[in-house]
Formats: sequence, structure tokens, C-alpha cells
Amino acid sequence: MSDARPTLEPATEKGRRRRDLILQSAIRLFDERGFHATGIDDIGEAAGITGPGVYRHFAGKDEILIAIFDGVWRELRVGLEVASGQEPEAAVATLIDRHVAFAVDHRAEMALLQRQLGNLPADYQRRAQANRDRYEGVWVDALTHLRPQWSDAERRLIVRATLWMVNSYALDGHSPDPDPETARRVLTAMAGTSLGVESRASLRSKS
Amino acid sequence: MSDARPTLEPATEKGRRRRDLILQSAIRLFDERGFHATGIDDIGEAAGITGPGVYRHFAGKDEILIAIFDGVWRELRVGLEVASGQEPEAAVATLIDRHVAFAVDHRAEMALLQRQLGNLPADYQRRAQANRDRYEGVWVDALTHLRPQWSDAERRLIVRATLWMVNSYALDGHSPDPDPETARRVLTAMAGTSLGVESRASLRSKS
DNA sequence: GAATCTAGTAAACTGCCGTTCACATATCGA
DNA sequence: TCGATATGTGAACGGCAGTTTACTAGATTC
Repeated sequence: MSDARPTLEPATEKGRRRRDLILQSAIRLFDERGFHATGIDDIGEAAGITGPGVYRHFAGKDEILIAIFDGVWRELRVGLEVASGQEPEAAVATLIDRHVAFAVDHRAEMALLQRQLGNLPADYQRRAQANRDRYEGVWVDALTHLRPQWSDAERRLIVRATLWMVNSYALDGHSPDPDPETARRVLTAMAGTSLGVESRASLRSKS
Repeated sequence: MSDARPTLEPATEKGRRRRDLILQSAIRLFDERGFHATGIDDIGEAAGITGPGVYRHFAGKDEILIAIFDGVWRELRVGLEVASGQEPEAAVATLIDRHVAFAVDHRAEMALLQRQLGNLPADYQRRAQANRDRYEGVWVDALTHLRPQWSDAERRLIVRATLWMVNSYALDGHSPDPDPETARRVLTAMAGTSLGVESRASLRSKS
């Protein structure tokens, strides 16, 4: 028997490389043209194969976007772990630094996460929402120790507003591209101010 | 002869009402389910007619979204005009107040503008980009007088970040809904801080 | 009060696009 | 060397959803 459903876990080195190529191509194309405007054939072609070949690596178009999102969450979780051992003020500074760095260094992925989530089936959207709640929760908790005078709803609102603010760099077009270093510096300072952490704080903690 | 293309400008009062119904239904549905997940039949049904009936009022699905966007821009432009006669500091305060008010009072429309623009044809996206540049330009200009020490690229970056921050209220789900008044107050203060306008300033100017 | 225009319907059309199928090639362990 | 598995191709399929068409009922006008 030869045609029991294919594994979809890359078995060989070649398979791993192709899978990565597909993911990188999809990130670029989804970001440039949007999820629906990008065809499977486009993704395949950008990855050096034909459209149907993509199905050797992903069960469907949705799965590609899901894999991208999972990668983003995996990366963002690292920031949470680094911050988890620190005092509230240093923790917030770390969270900001990490998030800003990721948003600046991985524009397209961050933009996709904010814009294209609505294109996935509802059950995955719930999973993603749980990820987000957990991520924001850590920010809110750290802030709770720092600004107990704010209400819970206010802290949540402020954290969300701050995250969107930072993500703006990823979301906005690329017109008069501010160089990444400037963006990193300005956004870090703005986020610190928003959360009431003195910019001094966000400037010192280097990982 | 009876079938020269229909006008598409509402001719009767009934037509005007139906057109508005379609627009309001589409705003809600596009926001809840996304542009592609919402069918013409869904929109028609929500507006009390069948799918094809929508084509008596709009030339196509795209045109509905475009009409929504044009409405948003029309409304936002009013804020620009109000601010245009004022001194830089008051102008910025007015821009903030107006934008916050619109984002809080018209969550769905603002969310659509940020999220669903990518679903429209490229030539309309250019038109929308021009609208946005003009809108942001007024903010940047007012800020130029206020904070000449910042570079042009920095000002642009900061304005965009601030706008995304305010729009966060419209973009984020509705989970622990902070009441609109709190949101308005907090976001206005945060925006003022981001732009270096003392919150005192943003608190006084009431239209 | 016939002619005309508007608003609406049901049914059919159509093109796109994700997906599946049948088949080829190559890689590789035993 | 040989079977098994992984990877890839071209062609076809199938369904959804936006749109068009032909037709009807109501309103409006002269």
C-alpha cells in the first residue's frame, strides 16, 4: 500500500527546507497581497514548486497561516519567560524591549497576526485569542504591581493600546521608511511612557 | 426601453432608506465575520431583501465597502476642518478629541478601515492611502510647530503609532468591555502624552 | 389610465481557486 | 538490486459566491 495519508511532518532534510521556503514565501505574499488574494499556486511558485506540491507539506492553505501564527506565538512566549523571573519594573521593560524588537525585525509576521486572523476558522481563532489573553495577561500582571491605582479594566485597555501602538510599525505601509533603529528607539520610549515606566528603565535592561 | 443601466443614485425615499439599511447591515456583518466571509445574500437578508436586490443600490460588493470607507473619511475630515483654524496646541487637542470620539462611537467602521482595506482593488487602495496621508499630514504639521526638535520621520512615526493606539479600542474584541467613557478618557490622555501635549490641554477643548 | 421607472425576486450562469487524483522520479535502507 | 517512501507534476474536479437575466408588482407622471 502506498497512499495512506502522507505524514506532513517533514521526514527528510529536503522536506524541511522546502517547508521553510513555503512558509517564508507565504509570509511575504500574504503580507503583500492579503490571504485571499494569494493563491496556492502563487505560494508554490515562490517556493520553487507547483501549487499542488504544497500539499505535500501542509494540509491546506489555512494550515500555512496557522503555522505562521504558531511560530509568532512561540517567539513571543520566549519574551514572557525571560521576563517571568524579574521584578515588575524590569519585567515590563523586558516585555517592551522584546516585543518592540520582534515587531521591528518581523514586520510581516506581526502584521499578519493582527490583520489576517479573521480569515481562519472560528475554532482556531479561539485558540489564538487564548494565546493573546495569556500574553496580555503577563503584561497586565506586571503592571498591576507597578500601578495599583489603576483599575483592572484600565490596565487591560492601556496594555492593548500600547501593543497596538508598537505594532503600528509592522502594520503601516513602508512609505518614508524610518530606519529600524529610530523606530526601535522611539517605539520603546513611547511604550515605556504609556505604561508609566520611565524611559530610563526601558533603556537599561538589555536582555 | 427600460433596461439602460439602473441609476444607482437612490431616486426615491424608499431607495435611500434601503441603501442606508444595506450599509448599516454590511458594517455590522463585515466587522463580525470579515469581508470575504460575508455574502451578498447575507447582507441582503440583513437589510430585508434578497441578495440580488442589493445590486439595485450598489454596483458590487466592493462598492459597499468603498461607500463605508468614504463615509468614514467624510466624517474624519470634519475634524480636520475644525482644527484648521486653531493654534497648534489646541489643534492637536481637537484632533485627538475628535478622533477618539469617532473611534469609540463608531468602533466597527474604524475597525473595518484598518483591517479590510486590503480586500479592495489596488487603485482604490491608492485613493485611500492618499486620504490617510492627508489626514496624518495635518497631525504632523500641527506637531511640527509644537515639537520642532523631532525629525520629520520621527513625527510621522509617532503620529501613526498614536493613531493605532487610539484605534486599538475599535480593533480589539469586546471581551471585558471597558465602558466607553473610561475608554474615551484613557485614550485621550494616552494620545496627549504620546504627542507631548499635556493632558490638561486635551481635557479642556470640548469641541 | 396607459406608459414608465423603481425596487425586488427566483433562477441560472460563470469563473475562480482550493483541493484531489493518477502518475512520474528520486532517494534510500536492507 | 529492489521495494518502499518522499517529493513533485499536470490535469481535472467541485463548490462557493458574486453577478446577470428575465420577469413582476408598485409607484409616479403626464
